[in-house]
Amino acid sequence: MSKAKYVSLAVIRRLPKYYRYLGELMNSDVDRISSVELGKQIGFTSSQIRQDLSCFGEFGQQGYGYNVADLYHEINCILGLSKQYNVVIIGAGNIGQAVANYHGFNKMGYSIAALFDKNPKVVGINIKDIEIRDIDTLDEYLINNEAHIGVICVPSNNAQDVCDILIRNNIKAIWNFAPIDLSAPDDITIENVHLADSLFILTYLSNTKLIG
Amino acid sequence: MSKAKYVSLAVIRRLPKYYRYLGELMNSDVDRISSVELGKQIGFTSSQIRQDLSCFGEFGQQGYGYNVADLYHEINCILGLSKQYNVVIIGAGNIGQAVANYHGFNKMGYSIAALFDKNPKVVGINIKDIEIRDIDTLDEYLINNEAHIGVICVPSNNAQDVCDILIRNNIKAIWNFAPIDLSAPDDITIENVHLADSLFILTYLSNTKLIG
DNA sequence: TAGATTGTTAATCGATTAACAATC
DNA sequence: TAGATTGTTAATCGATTAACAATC
Repeated sequence: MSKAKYVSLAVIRRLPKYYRYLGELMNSDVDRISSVELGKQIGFTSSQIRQDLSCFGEFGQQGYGYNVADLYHEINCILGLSKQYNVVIIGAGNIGQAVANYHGFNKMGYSIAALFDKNPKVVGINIKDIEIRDIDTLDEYLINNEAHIGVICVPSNNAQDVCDILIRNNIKAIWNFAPIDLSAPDDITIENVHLADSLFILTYLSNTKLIG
Repeated sequence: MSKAKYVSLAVIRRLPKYYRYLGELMNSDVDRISSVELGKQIGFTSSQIRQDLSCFGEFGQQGYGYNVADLYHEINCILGLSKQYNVVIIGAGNIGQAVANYHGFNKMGYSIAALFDKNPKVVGINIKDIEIRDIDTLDEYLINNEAHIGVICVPSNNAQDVCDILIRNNIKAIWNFAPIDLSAPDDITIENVHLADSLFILTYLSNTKLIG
């Protein structure tokens, strides 16, 4: 980790894919890999892989390639996965519960600290040993507990309100599942998961493939 | 809808966003909008909007702009949302259930035709009036029922097997939630929702914003 | 008509790919 | 050493933005 140079979003969006493939290679007991071979597996050019990695440092060795475990660890650090994050989920419907139940996240240093919902019928129920709290207590909770990531799983019409609460309690990272674009100051990072958009794109592409 | 010209994926991935904003404008009873005004709201340049739309036809009028309802309808047709799609969901865990329960999809012409799971404890249970079927009956189901879209919500290690079943039963559109890249022939469209990737990107971006 | 705004062509910008000297 | 493969510079490709004639 180093090299104080601007890294384009296109590169960053490929990092998780490198991380995933390197993890699979480790599971298959592969020790080393060249950019050509990794490119074949991922479906990128070897140039792109070397270009991408060079944004963050020099991780390879001429004539040898990359050490899989080392590179995996480097990308882990670049992504910031070596740290611990407290996550609060707002909205305990299907998507909120899906995120809360996703085993992988806990293993990777994301700890679900609290779950909130508006519906009195679910408040008090436990999901994965975490009690669902009343959404009206979100503000108070955040005043008393440090949280790093807020996950918005409420309907569109409540999403901006929830976002505002998170922001005023100093949360800088928001993972938004509501089908709306939230407004927030520049220092806040918002990553959207717009499921409907994704389904529409699938629909378009599958229809046009049949023709063209 | 027309213009037999190659449309880049970058353009296509913006279409759902146009569609969403136009829907909101309709709800606000806005009749017409210029590319400049729409650009301000979405956060694109007006050039980009005109350039994008021109891939599909001439939907505006000089000196006037675009009729909101007309353009909304045009994009609806371009995306293919005017048709009906039968959707099968494989994996009735949290994500599978979240997709099944998402109200919007039904309204938009996607009909959840069947749900499958491997776990005997959930087979037979109803989700939204749809019984969860045994995954061993998937092949047979698809032989007897037409399905257009398959949603893969099973763990990574089963995802390729499920994918293969869908493909051999002539499903051309696959919405994949498993954290793996599926292999499939060229005529199959796969749209991935890699939640972990998205969370990693959020993590990276929020960490670097604090510094840079 | 005069003003506004499109659709499109040309210019710019950025991202990807190719090539290769450096070197393990 | 000879072969392999990196990191980086240069060339290419594609996507975005700017400009403007056409025209409602």
